[in-house]
Amino acid sequence: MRIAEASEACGLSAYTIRFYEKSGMLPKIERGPDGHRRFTPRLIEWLTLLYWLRETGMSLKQMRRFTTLAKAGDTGIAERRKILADHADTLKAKRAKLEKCEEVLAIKIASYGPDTKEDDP
Amino acid sequence: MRIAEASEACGLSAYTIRFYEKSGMLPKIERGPDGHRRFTPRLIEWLTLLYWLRETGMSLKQMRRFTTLAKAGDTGIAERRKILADHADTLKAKRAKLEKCEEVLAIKIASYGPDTKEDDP
DNA sequence: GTAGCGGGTTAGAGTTACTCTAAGTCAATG
DNA sequence: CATTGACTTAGAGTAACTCTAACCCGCTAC
Repeated sequence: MRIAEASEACGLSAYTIRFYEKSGMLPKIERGPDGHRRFTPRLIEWLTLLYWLRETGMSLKQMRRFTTLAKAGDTGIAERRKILADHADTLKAKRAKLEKCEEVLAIKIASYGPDTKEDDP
Repeated sequence: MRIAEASEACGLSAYTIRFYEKSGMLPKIERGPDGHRRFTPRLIEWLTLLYWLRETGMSLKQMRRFTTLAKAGDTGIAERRKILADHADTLKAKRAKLEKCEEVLAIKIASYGPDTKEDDP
């Protein structure tokens, strides 16, 4: 699979995939005789997971750590699980924040009401 | 009110408040005779709204537009309401994405299960 | 056979939104 | 009167992309 298809499949742009590789957040990617990257289904799965992690705000540093552990094999599973569990917790907090903001917006929008005049700021 | 208190009250760091002022996203801030900014309750309210907007991912450009409209007074209310309503929509989408990611994480975590061995990446 | 197209490759510059540092001012306190 | 602590500024540094420039390679069309 070539990079355009991989990008399509995982949700990350080709730029980002190359950037992640440079930044050491991907396992070794094999190259064809023409020097082009060859994406396996397994790699696509990995990229897709990274897509979700970054899309929900995980730092590159954390993602790098996560990949390092995965490359190391079974020994890192406990820490990998912890990283994901911690991230799930921050997602819950983020969701709460979004809900809170939706409330704030609803109130603010209502204050501009159908015929109300506001005087911000 | 001085900047440290303002920061405390609105949730934005003092750095960020100064940066927002430089970037034209705040109404004119009065200065004391010592050259220090003086934060009124009205300004704090404004900063707090901006805090919520940026915390939930609104771009500076959009926030700048919003402030500009607010400075212009009543004429901009319709567009301001639209900006907030649109933002509320994107928040709903974001929330859905978070939920989806929480699912993905739950599945991945389960795959590392209490005694399962995985072989990523 | 070579001109051009559509993919890929790299290094490195540009962007966004902060975040921090350096160097300085001023008011109050020991 | 020196130090402390809070503020001021300009500008450097950072994270995470995002894009540009310059290039290579294989293919079809003339």
